[in-house]
Amino acid sequence: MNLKQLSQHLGLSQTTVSRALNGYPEVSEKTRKTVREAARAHGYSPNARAKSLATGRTHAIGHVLPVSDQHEMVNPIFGDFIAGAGSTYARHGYEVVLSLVEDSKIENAYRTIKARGNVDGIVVHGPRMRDSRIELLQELGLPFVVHGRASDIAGPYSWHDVNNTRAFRRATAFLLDLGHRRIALVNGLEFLDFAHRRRLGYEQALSDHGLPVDPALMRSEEMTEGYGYRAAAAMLDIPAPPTAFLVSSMITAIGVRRAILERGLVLGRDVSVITHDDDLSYLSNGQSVPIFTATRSSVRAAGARAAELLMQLINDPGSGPLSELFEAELIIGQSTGPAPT
Amino acid sequence: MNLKQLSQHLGLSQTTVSRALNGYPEVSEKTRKTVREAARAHGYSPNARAKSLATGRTHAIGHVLPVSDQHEMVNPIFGDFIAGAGSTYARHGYEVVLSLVEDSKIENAYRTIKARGNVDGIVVHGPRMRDSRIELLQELGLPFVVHGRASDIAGPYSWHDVNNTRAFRRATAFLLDLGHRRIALVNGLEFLDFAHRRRLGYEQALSDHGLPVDPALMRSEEMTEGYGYRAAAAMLDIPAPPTAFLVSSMITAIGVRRAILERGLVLGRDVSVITHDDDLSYLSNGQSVPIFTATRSSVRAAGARAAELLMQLINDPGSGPLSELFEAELIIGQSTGPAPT
DNA sequence: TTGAAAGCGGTACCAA
DNA sequence: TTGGTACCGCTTTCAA
Repeated sequence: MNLKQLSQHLGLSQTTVSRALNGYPEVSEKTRKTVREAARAHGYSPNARAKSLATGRTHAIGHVLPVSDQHEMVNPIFGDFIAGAGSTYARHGYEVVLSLVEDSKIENAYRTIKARGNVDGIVVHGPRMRDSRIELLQELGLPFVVHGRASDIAGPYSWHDVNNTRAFRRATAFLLDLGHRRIALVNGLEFLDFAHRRRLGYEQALSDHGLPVDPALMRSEEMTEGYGYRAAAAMLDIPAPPTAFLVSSMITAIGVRRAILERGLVLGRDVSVITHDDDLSYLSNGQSVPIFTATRSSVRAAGARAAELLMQLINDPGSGPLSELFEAELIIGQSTGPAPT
Repeated sequence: MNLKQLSQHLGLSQTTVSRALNGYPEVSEKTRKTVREAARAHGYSPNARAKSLATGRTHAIGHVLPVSDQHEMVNPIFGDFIAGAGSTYARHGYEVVLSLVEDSKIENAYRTIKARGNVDGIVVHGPRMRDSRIELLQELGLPFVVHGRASDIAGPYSWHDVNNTRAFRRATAFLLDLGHRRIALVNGLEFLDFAHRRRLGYEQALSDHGLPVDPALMRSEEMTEGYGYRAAAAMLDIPAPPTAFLVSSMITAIGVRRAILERGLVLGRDVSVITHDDDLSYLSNGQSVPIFTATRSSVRAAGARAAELLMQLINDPGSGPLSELFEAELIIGQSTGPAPT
């Protein structure tokens, strides 16, 4: 059932029916009531494509995920982020359009998205340290919010980010307080902005304690299980192996733990492991089980918040740019026992 | 730049330009070349909404995720599934439209999706054991593929599923072979079809070995970390606690491990844990580290395959219904030592 | 308070 | 091989 059929059925014009349904004031209450009831009875909903063609607004938000042929993994937190954003959009009558775009075609992809005109705005995922997408989007005049930040952009733009630097600084400091002196960082790809900031926090904590940064204890790759395993295995086999691992993702931590167990070492006794996720962390005295950010629910909240920022930007372009920095919660148990030597 | 502007710029009709760009044979090669070059030079891409309004095809696929206010978690495998599906769609020029729909409004949501007409087909997520959505979609005539199955549907429909029953039967049998006799099942919500099938496999393996099914060793809830913790804690505190846990999700397994460690028990020595995920499993002799399905990459592959099925269904409606059952890989280490008593 | 008609940006039929 | 035109389903201006 479309508008024409509905209006014929009612003996009214398309115009009147459209106005009645969209809450225009010049329709009599009686007419509006009749129209509303008929619409419900016939299960009428307006054709979204036609509506957007007529209004110029699509009521859709694009989420663009860069994928690369070299490391084509999707960030595991994406599911939670989009869940948070999705429910928020749904409440406001917006839809989500997902685009997985190959890294090399990303520039063209944004131009195409703009030209095809099927979204009102965009959420940029996986920002790089130097990210040309942001300037491109500004140039195109397509409203956008970045999930994360890009370190090389000087001017203002809209973003929503977790304080990765501070989170890793605190986690590293915590391990130092436990007595650890050789702390390994198993990080994600550091051309990704979040991973770069995490390393910064790690290095800051070491400097705060007057400790040198040891490249032999630092790794940076795509966050797979296999990478965690290989990185931890290699570092555990050097003459002075780390007594603690700070791991950027739950999946990678699985590999790290595998390497530890394989060597007959006991998690939380011989080696501490802290993960930046909902995952268990294992501390040196084995008595407590701290959980280190970011939790799944906090990622959902971030998605919801980013969605809100973008919708505001779309509906009131003058209000931008909008940005927010979330402090990740660091949930720490009571354990402060000494580190292994 | 739109079609009208481009055609005026070229001194041709919209018709000819459209035909040249869409590969119609009646255009001279010379004209086609000119048009193509001009289109590229001006960065022209057709407006998706206008195109779909004219053709009746949207080149978009809807993924509908049920969310509920009681348990509003999104299945963690969704990210990988949609990544696999998304790249496949992208290769074929399709887009993904995501809808998060509240459980109670799901029926209406499908009707609305059909009426609004902004997708050519749908992927149904999170099928229930008794799921009215399938019959509704059949009635609406909207092409669809179910990720999973619904046990109560007799007639044929299109689906793509992992063999959950067999996976859990094998895993349970494996634990039984190791000598375990008290094996706990920490399952997801069993009105979800996949969780129901997992329990079936678990029970089958017990029956195969002539063992009774003990309700005291079975739990079924939403797969959070907290649930895993509470379930394992409670079961470990009964007079004859389980010596092994079979856990439905990585997140839940984190909680299970936390409860185990908190009681001073050693994973893989005192208690075995097998997870249905990429996660580590801990076996009784602690010597090996088997990993139990489904891996992230297999979930991606499943998403890709489901996407292919749906696109075929859309482009050749006569070819359905299409269904496929994936056998999950069970990666097992060498360890077959005895279970704790 | 209601309706006629133009237009959003394409496609596709029919005629030339 | 090319162009004119109706049409997809809706909104919105203008007139009644």
